[in-house]
Amino acid sequence: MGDISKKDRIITAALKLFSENGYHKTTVSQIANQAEVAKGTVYWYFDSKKELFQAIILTGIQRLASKIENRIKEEDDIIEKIKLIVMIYLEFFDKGRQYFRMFQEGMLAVIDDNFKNKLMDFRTKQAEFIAKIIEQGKKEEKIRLDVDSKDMAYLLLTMLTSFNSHLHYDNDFNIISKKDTIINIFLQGISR
Amino acid sequence: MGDISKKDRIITAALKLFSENGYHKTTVSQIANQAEVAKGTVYWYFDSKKELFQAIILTGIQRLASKIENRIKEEDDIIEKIKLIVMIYLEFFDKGRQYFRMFQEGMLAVIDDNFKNKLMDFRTKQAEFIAKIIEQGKKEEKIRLDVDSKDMAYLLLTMLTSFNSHLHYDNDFNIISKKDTIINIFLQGISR
Amino acid sequence: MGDISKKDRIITAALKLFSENGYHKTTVSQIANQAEVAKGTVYWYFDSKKELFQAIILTGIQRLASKIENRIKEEDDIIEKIKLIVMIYLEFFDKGRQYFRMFQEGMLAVIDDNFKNKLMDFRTKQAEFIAKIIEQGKKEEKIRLDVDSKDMAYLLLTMLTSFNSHLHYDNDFNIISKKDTIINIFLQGISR
Amino acid sequence: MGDISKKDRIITAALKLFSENGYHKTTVSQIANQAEVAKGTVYWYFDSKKELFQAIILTGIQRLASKIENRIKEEDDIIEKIKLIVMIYLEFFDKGRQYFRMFQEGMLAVIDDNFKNKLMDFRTKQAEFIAKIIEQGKKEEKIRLDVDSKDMAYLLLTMLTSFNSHLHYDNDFNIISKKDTIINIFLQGISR
DNA sequence: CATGAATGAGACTTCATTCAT
DNA sequence: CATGAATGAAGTCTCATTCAT
Repeated sequence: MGDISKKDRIITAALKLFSENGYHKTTVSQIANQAEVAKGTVYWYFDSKKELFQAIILTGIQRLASKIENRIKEEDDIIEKIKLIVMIYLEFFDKGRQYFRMFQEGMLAVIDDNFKNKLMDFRTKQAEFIAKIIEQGKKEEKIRLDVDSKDMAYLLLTMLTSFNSHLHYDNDFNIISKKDTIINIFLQGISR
Repeated sequence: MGDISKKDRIITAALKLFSENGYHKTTVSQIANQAEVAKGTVYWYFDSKKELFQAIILTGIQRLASKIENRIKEEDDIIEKIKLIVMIYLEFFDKGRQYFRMFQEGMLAVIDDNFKNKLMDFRTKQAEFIAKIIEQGKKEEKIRLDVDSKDMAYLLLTMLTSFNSHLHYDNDFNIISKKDTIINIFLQGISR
Repeated sequence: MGDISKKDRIITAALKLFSENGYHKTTVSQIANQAEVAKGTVYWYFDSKKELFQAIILTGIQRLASKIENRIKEEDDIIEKIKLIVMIYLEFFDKGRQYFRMFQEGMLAVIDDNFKNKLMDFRTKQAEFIAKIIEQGKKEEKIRLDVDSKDMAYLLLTMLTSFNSHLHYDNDFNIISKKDTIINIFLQGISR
Repeated sequence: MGDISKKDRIITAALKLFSENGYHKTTVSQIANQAEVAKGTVYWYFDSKKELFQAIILTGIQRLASKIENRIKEEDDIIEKIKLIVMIYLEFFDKGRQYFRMFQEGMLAVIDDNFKNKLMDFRTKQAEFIAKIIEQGKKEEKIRLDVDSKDMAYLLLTMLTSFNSHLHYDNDFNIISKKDTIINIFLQGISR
């Protein structure tokens, strides 16, 4: 049938509810309701609430990663590449505000070694990806040489992933509207 | 007696447990146990688990604020003042790693309008405090004039408060050891 | 299976315990125990202890109502109809002594607008039902005309529903054994 | 001092709160607050919440009894005496609506053999008191002889004490406004 | 695959009562 | 007499998870 699979309906429902109300305030019943499946069905596709949550996080992160890699190819200039990364992250956070809100709240409840490793893997790959770009920038003499590329990459990544933190509590601080200031300051900071 | 008051014992115990295990995994029974008081005693001093949590957050924030204001007075040079702010924040996060871990996880469960307002008040005051310093830096021609002081202040504040976010999940990324890089990049970014 | 449904077992258990020990002294655990179901099962069928109580009251009231309406049809004589109503009520109270004991004790804890309305509806319908009979009695010149039918109906209803009040505290006063006296006095009072 | 004694303040506060919110919803803390004494003070004057409640009930009942006995003396005519009793009861209930609401709700929580006996004593005395009046009415040939005086007395008493039951749940049924109907029906019923 | 009734451990909270001061 | 901090038993309710159908 042209029906959306029940598994997909569950994921969509869970994403909506987790991000609106957080991991702890969301119950499996609510998810099942919203997805219009029986509670047991949720457990057919996912071993536990925790695993469902982890799956959603991982999916989101992978989407972000591939979006960045695809769009970055189309740009040649190193500085523009960095601008692009910053923008994609910021946009992603802005659109996925709720998405990352849930990330922070649920993490502690959900984390285990296996999941931690997956996150670290992703992070490491992202950092290496950015570090290569910065390295290239150094070769092109557009970025100053006195800072370690990997350090810079991690710093940028940390800044970006963490910027989102306060979006939730601080509605007045609109990151997107300030994105030029952010890019401006960061770039001036790393440029020769 | 030289005894520590029971209220203090409760706060200490709660801080320890909340920060080690998060808001949701910590039970009021555990707190009472750890503090060596009866469960009811917790409720004599705090109306609810939520209120206890809020009280701890607020106390921590206020301590940070007064530490900054006191130490900043002793420094004259504008650039050094900014460096100091960055350092105090980073040190605070590093020492209070657990402290802020609990902050993020518990927030969603605990937030209400009253509490939100208190947090906003704190943030606004901090931003104004930093903005004044930057303004002074502009007068002294040490900081570029083309960016709004308040924007810059908020940006710095957001960067700082949010940097802490990933400390928890990313044990390899030691912020303190990178603090010079951070300060360096930020300052080059905002200097003329 | 010939099994009684768990919901019914819960209701039966609750009725027994509420009426024996009152609303407040009865715990949900006791009810679950008595019904031989898990505590959670009680909450699967009823949202709260309060709602379970309300359901039981309402069920009882409805049974009384339909019993009266069915039996009254079989009787033609107006005076006999009234006698019958009085008797059914008194019998109901006597058999359901405990039933109404619980009614009084739990009421204050359980009452809310919605529930109040349901009770009022029932009462209004009963009064109208009785008023019609009295009205008919007037036409047949068996009942005196100088008292309002509805007033009389309400008075009878109030007398009847409230007679039960003191059964609990006054074991010596056996209503059933006095029912002829009661009917006698009431009827002679309202007869021409 | 011209001060009202603390004991009296406690009783007044308890009466107010018990009758407004019922026995179970009233806490000892609330009573202490309302009376402006410390919680411990309540326990200096009363061994328990239960005993405080019993004391209040007993006081109220005694007041009703003496009011009736005093006023009845002033009336000579037997029929008028009975009317008076009915009226005093109904008025008492009407004024003390809340008072008796609390009576019903708290009773089950508070009853013990000792207390039960005290209530029975009161009831017996009241019944005997009324029975004597009826007996006198028989002698004066104003009341029919075919019903036992004590039965009649108990019936009247039960009717009266129980009429109050539904005042609480049925605000539309104003007993006082119907008191003539009640007296009328009762009296005509028992008169020759 | 799918359902949803059933489970039960455990969480938060209340509050009558006590007792050292 | 009076206080109020402290106690802890007990109660209501939630919800992730299971399993017979």
